[in-house]
Amino acid sequence: MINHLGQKIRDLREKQNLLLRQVAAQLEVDTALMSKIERGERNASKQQVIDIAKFLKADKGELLTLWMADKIESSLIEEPKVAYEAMKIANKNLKK
Amino acid sequence: MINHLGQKIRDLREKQNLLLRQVAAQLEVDTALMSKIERGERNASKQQVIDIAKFLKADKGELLTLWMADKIESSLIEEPKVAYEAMKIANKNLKK
DNA sequence: CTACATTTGACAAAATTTGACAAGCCAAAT
DNA sequence: ATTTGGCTTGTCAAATTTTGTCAAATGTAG
Repeated sequence: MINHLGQKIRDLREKQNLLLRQVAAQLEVDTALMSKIERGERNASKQQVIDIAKFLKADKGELLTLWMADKIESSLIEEPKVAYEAMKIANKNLKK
Repeated sequence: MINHLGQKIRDLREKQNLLLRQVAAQLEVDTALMSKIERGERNASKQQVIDIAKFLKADKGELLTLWMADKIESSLIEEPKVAYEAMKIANKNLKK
């Protein structure tokens, strides 16, 4: 399963030469948890995403988008056909 | 929030002149719970959806699709733009 | 080897979900 | 006016899932 948000965070963090520990400190969580979030083993809370965006000077909307995409994708646990149809329905209701 | 699956179930049930109690009995759950499922106050489990489809002679794939659409929609809790972008990303990855 | 960063697995605490039960509501029949 | 039948609602305990921490393991560069 793809992990949009985590990969993006890791990217941003490494480009800025920051340690997991440093980001974790900002969120006031354990380094281990931060590691899990980046690798997609755990989900970040919405507030955590916002805090990360701020600390890494990233666009909040963009990170929240990736975060939500991860959520959506994790609910597509069925056969392709069903998932595709379900997306169509959800998408349709979104436009209103 | 829309409740695709529950509405469909209620539709099917009423068209067949069945009581909540009767459907509930098949699933071996309380009538109250069945009522909640139809009104979207509670989620059905995948197995329950399958059992309902069988008992109501409905297409299993169709009900599972609605069930999944409900799931997807319940993860869209953000501002429209974010939700829309997130859907685009999820959809893109679905096609592969 | 040492020092530091990251990952892993096990765990308790916290939060959420699940289904049952009992009481309530409402319309129709008596 | 009361009863009956179907559905809804609120609350509860049990079960399950999620969250974050800790300690140990692994990786990595000097």
